[in-house]
Amino acid sequence: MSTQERKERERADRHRLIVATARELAEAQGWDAVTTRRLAERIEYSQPVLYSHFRGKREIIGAVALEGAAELAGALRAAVPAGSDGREAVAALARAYTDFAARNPAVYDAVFSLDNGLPYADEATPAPLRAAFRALLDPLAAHVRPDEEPGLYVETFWAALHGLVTLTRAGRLPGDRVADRLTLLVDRFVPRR
Amino acid sequence: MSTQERKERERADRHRLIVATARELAEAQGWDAVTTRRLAERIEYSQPVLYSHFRGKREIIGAVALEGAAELAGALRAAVPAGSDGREAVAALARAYTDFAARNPAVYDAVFSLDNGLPYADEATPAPLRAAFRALLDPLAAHVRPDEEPGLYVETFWAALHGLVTLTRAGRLPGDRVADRLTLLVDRFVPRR
DNA sequence: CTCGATTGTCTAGCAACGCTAGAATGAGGG
DNA sequence: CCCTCATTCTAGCGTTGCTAGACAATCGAG
Repeated sequence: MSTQERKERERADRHRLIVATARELAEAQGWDAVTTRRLAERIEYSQPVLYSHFRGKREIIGAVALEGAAELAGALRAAVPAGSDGREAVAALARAYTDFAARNPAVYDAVFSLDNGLPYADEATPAPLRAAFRALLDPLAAHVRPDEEPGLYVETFWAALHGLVTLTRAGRLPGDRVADRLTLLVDRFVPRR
Repeated sequence: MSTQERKERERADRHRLIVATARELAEAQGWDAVTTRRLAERIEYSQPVLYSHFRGKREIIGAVALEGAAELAGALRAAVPAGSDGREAVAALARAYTDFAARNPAVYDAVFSLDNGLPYADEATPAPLRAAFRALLDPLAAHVRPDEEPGLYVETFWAALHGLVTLTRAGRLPGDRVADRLTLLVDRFVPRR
């Protein structure tokens, strides 16, 4: 059944096309501009086709989020030399995190701010999300104090990064001095001795 | 001109009614449920009346945000005994902040997450927003290290609180252990000696 | 090779959204 | 008492996410 296979392949291609187009559109004009009509027009199909691939807009955001989480995990891993976990490693990690957010604001929002329907902090949490968390945890684990739990420590550090990212991008924090706040944060979580 | 005064008073009353109703509706059913139609129905006027008080929905959110910021500032002040700035004061401050966010999620979003049209980190920043920031700064100022700038220090601490609040409420962080993360954060920013 | 059945896709439409133009209403001053 | 003018409403525009039902293309059976 070759025609069956061809159809499945074409369908998978179109699936990827939808996700990629949604991402491009979101990154170029923000998620508000990602309407089912515009998206359908860009992929040169009618709206209902979208609903044969995804339950709705939320699930499209979820697909972009999964892709983004995998990339974020990769970027974090790449920023930290394997096995290193000194202060410099944490600083590089933090920089890589905020850089990713700055370079892919729409994707970042899909992963961490928008309603994407994905389960977090749950046994059903998808692998890419776990991978991103692990990429944060590994270089940080060495700096947990004996009286602290590694999970809570990483979560708190992550929350701080997330707060800096979102407040800065929402205009609640001035855009200059971003690097200085990051240094301060790392100093507090990984004291220089 | 007594009738003139009466009209102005009635208009101001209605203004407050709109803001209060928007807030109630947002707190009860989320900001998505605050539509101009529903809001108009609740205040027992037609939609266009809303636009004679506010430029649009964004400005209504802004009005709720200003009210909320003033309340947040009050709650933070009330949580910290006057003049105290020890570790306990900071812990109480952090608890008061997250408590406010938990008890008034919609208002919190209006102030810190939604597009409300207000200027932040700007010379035009409205007084209530400044007041809230000051209420955070005062108990923290004593713990800034000589090599750190107070402004950056407070902003970073604030960002961490904000990150914890938003990630928790968006389901990205498990809801239990909130207090433990807060303790960990305070420990890092105000070391027990 | 043709014909019914099954996929696949599209057109058209629903209810709800933020927002507004212009008609209708009602109170105040002459 | 009536006319004026500010206030309020009705009705509607263009947009949104999503879907029902019509249509077309493809496939397997006879």
